[in-house]
Amino acid sequence: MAIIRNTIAKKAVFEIIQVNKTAMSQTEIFAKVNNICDRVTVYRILERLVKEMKIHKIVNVNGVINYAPCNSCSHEQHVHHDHLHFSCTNCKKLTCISDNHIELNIPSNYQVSEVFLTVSGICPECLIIT
Amino acid sequence: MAIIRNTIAKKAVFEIIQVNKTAMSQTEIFAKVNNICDRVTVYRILERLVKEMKIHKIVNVNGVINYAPCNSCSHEQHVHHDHLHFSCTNCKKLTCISDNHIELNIPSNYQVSEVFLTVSGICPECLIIT
DNA sequence: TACAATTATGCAACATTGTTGCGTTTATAA
DNA sequence: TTATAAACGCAACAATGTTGCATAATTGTA
Ligand SMILES: [Zn+2]
Ligand SMILES: [Zn+2]
Ligand SMILES: [Zn+2]
Ligand SMILES: [Zn+2]
Repeated sequence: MAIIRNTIAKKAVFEIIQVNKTAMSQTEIFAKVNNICDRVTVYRILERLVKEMKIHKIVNVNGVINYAPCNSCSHEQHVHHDHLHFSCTNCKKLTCISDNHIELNIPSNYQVSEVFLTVSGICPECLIIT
Repeated sequence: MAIIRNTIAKKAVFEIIQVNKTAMSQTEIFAKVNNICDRVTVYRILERLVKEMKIHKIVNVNGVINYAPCNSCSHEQHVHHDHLHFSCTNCKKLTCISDNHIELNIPSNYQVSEVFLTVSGICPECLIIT
């Protein structure tokens, strides 16, 4: 069942996430939708897009949940978005680093479903400036 | 300067974190201190213990910050607590997996300071039950 | 096109987590 | 014992995320 509707607000939210270079929080996304819909609606749209695996959640190092498109996510083997994220302590930008192979030798008695890997530090752009 | 005081509340909080097998949130820790101090005091004690590198923060996959003792953290090279964490979707326990070497080949134009690595799934204990 | 079914939304209210200011208390060193 | 800075309690606030319910909008079908 569960017919998926492509509403104006949903298209707008997805477009914003697609276009943006870095991951965004609900607050940032809501600020960009120009009051096309309610704050709560944005939350619910984000939930749906995650469920549809069009975007993925990234918990930033401060605990705020961010969203990025699933362009480079591997959704095989029930292990989702197993790529690296970089959180810059200077510009606060959170970036997906997709071209990066991660080798995790997790003990075999653990059943892995998702990998959350975020590295903090200074991003290349901020390194040039300083 | 900055004299470190070992108050009753601080000792209690550290003891709780030390004894517990898994990482705990401020809410869980506060529930265990038996009203020995205020909720805000727990937050401030946790901040201090992190600064003193006796405990480390782990942001759980839901965004809630958890705390665990720094028994197995490597504090060399300014790269802190570079070990794996496991977040069980069933029992909700967050565990430090210290006996695990992580190999990350992060692009050299990024200046890394901290590594946050959490894997979600089913922990060994919950796998046995089901 | 009209209608029915159900998905999606707005609004208000609430919950949780974490923070700040400020006056008071307490631990520690001299 | 006393001075001093660290630690605390309390109240208020801020940010983020959630829930219930009535209403609106979308989509398939007659
Ligand atoms: Zn930066
Ligand atoms: Zn990503
Ligand atoms: Zn478990
Ligand atoms: Zn740990």
